[in-house]
Amino acid sequence: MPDSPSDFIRDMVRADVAAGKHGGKVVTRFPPEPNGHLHIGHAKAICVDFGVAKEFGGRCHLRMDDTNPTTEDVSYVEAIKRDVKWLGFDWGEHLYYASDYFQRFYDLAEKLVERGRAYVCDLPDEEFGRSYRGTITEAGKDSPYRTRTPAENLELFRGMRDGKFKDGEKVLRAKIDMSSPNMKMRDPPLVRIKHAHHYRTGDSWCIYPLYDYAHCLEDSFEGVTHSLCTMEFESARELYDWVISATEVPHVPQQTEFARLNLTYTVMSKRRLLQLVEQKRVSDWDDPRMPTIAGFRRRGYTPESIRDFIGRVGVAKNLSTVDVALLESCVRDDLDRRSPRVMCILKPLELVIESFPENEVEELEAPHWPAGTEPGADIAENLRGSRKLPFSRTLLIDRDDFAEDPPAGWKRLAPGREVRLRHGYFVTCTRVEHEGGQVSRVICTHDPATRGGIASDGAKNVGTIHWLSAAHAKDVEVRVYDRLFTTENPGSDESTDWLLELNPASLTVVRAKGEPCLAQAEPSARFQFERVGFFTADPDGKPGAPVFNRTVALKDAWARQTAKAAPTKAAPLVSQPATTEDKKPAAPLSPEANALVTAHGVTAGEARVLVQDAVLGALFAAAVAAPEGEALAKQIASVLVNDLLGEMRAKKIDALPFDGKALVELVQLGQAGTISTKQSKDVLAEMIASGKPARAIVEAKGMKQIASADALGPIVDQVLLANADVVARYRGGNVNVFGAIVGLVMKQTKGQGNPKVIADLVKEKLA
RNA sequence: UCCGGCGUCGUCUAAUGGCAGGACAGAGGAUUUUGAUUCCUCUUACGAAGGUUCGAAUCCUUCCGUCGGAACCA
Repeated sequence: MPDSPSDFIRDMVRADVAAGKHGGKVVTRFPPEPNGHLHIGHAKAICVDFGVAKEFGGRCHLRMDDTNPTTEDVSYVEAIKRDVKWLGFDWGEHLYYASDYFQRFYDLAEKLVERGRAYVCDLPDEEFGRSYRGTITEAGKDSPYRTRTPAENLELFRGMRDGKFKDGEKVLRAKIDMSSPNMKMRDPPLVRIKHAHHYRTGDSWCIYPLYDYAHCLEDSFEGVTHSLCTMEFESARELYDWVISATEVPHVPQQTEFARLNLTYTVMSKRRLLQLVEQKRVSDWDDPRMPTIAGFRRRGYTPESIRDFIGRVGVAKNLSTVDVALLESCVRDDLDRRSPRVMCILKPLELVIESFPENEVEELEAPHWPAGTEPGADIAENLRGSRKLPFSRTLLIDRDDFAEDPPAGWKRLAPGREVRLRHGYFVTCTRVEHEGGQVSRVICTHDPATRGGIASDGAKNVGTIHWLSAAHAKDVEVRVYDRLFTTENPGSDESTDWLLELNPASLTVVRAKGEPCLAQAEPSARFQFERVGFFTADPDGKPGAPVFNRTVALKDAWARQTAKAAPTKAAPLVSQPATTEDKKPAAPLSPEANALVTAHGVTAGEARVLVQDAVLGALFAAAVAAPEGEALAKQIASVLVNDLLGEMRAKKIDALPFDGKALVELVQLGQAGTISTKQSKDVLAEMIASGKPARAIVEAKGMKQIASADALGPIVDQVLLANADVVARYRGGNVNVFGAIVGLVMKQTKGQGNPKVIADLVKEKLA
């Protein structure tokens, strides 16, 4: 079993399950809007949603988030279902539609109205935005309709439902806070009027809920425990929680955000993908150059390779653009194991073997699979073993495998040079014929002793090229796909048209020649064209007239080497702009903070926090006022700011169960040497959790500090002996492991050793 | 500019105060009837400055950068 992935989401879910949250159950959902095709970015969400559910024994729902009738269609529903299935995920019985909940959304909205948590607003959209919402820096003001009574609102809301108003004439708003720093909380619309036909509910509704109102309720209705979405919904989370709480629905789901996937050399936004299709820059949504699931499928990608890719990308919150080379590496890796090898000539050049009889045809045995590779169950019968290759006097080779004037390092054919024809014979070029200024025919002799490609004299360092018998080769159409864009981040420069960054050579159609077995290839059959790349049969092909898409090229060390030898661009001579980090000076300390610095000798940074944070400030004041507090003011401030603040943030708490006197006691224990600074942090955490006094905690846990070198010495010796490898690394010059050695001793003493004494001992013993 | 998020090799991602690890990309080499595959070796990173600590990528402060948020879209 591959090692199961670990990331911040899985860590959170694991902790929730362990804590018995939701009875230890895990329910996730993948909620696309059926208004477009799924792309590789969705594949990440699908893998995360379904993957997390599966790993924790839960389930994942497929939910069509179809709350906007004007954009959605059943054809998208079908495409989405097919794509999710193809990726290898199964929602079982759990296919849901937001549109099935319209009545429930409505009923809960009536309840909000009755409770005075929502109101009907008559302000037109633009006017609300212009005159009431405010800006990011200024608070908004209340809508004049905000004070309508629940009864009045109820009647109007029912009127909305009954079609008494036109689109945009009225809207149901949440009554929250027009001065919230989070714009999402400034009385957001919950339900709008739309006289439009819905692809599922027809004309039964003329009001439709908005995302922020509907989505959290959908999650709640379905018992979703972990609602995983992308980062742009982060500021919507506050509203998500508001709706759940205001509607008083019994099940409370939790939203968590992660970064969406971006890929180099491609665009991912629905808007841009649509533009590519509509402007016929690509053939359709499933054009093999599109980053859609359908595009990757047609290109010949396997679902396994895409899942592997998503796994390797990982899940985090960083904005990221993954190198498409990683995806290509994943698909090569997968295809290498599952593709039969065949020969196909993309740029045919005639090769005549003078020494071979005119009308003779020989059959040579050639395995479809490299040694050690077994064909999978899905491989056609005729491709499972080996095939007979016809060999005759007139062959075809690839133009790229012949050079009249070969560069240094050339291992292919050239005048006077010998190469191996794969599975065939060694041939030597004797002369060349030209036509119209270019090579038209290569004349060779063959070595009959090398039949099957086996070197007669054990010669190893001979290049190998692929070939076909001219008379037996079949016509095949090959579509060579390359990256759709020439730039790593198309559209990142707003000042230019992103369409200008399209790669004009993203598709090259080649009339190629292939082995006989290719003529009958079933659509979606996959091959490796040896020395060229991985290809898949396209549905456009017909029996006898096959079409192949290049999924991905083989790695090509020779091409890389030659590209490097001939630099394409002159190095830019622009000098690096000086990195003058013009620094804004830190804001000056407030008078209150200054007073703390002069009165108690705390640092400026600490004073700043104590002034700014009311809870900590009050605690500090109480502590220094307590008996013996003033003498310890500096230490108290340090504990408060450097330890307590971080602890409170991590645990998301804003009130403390102990007072200033308790804090003084903790600091005193540290000053007296009863406990170490490390232990002091543990005690502090315990004080936050239980509110017990420091001394009681210390006694209950039997904490003490071992500071005597006599007691610590033997332990240090033992650790040094047991970790000879670490010690060796320290002696080798890695000073960083010093801390690790101290840590190991600390662990031995169960945290009771005095780290300073230990550090001195270690230093002394390793000197 | 307000609120929020995020800053680790070229790229993506680990580390839960104690040896900055992995993958891809790149470089070099071995094997090879695919200049492929496979195998080995190597280069390269904690945004900056302060503070707390025996010890900081990790805790605190300030600054810098970057992304998201002011749709009757999702």
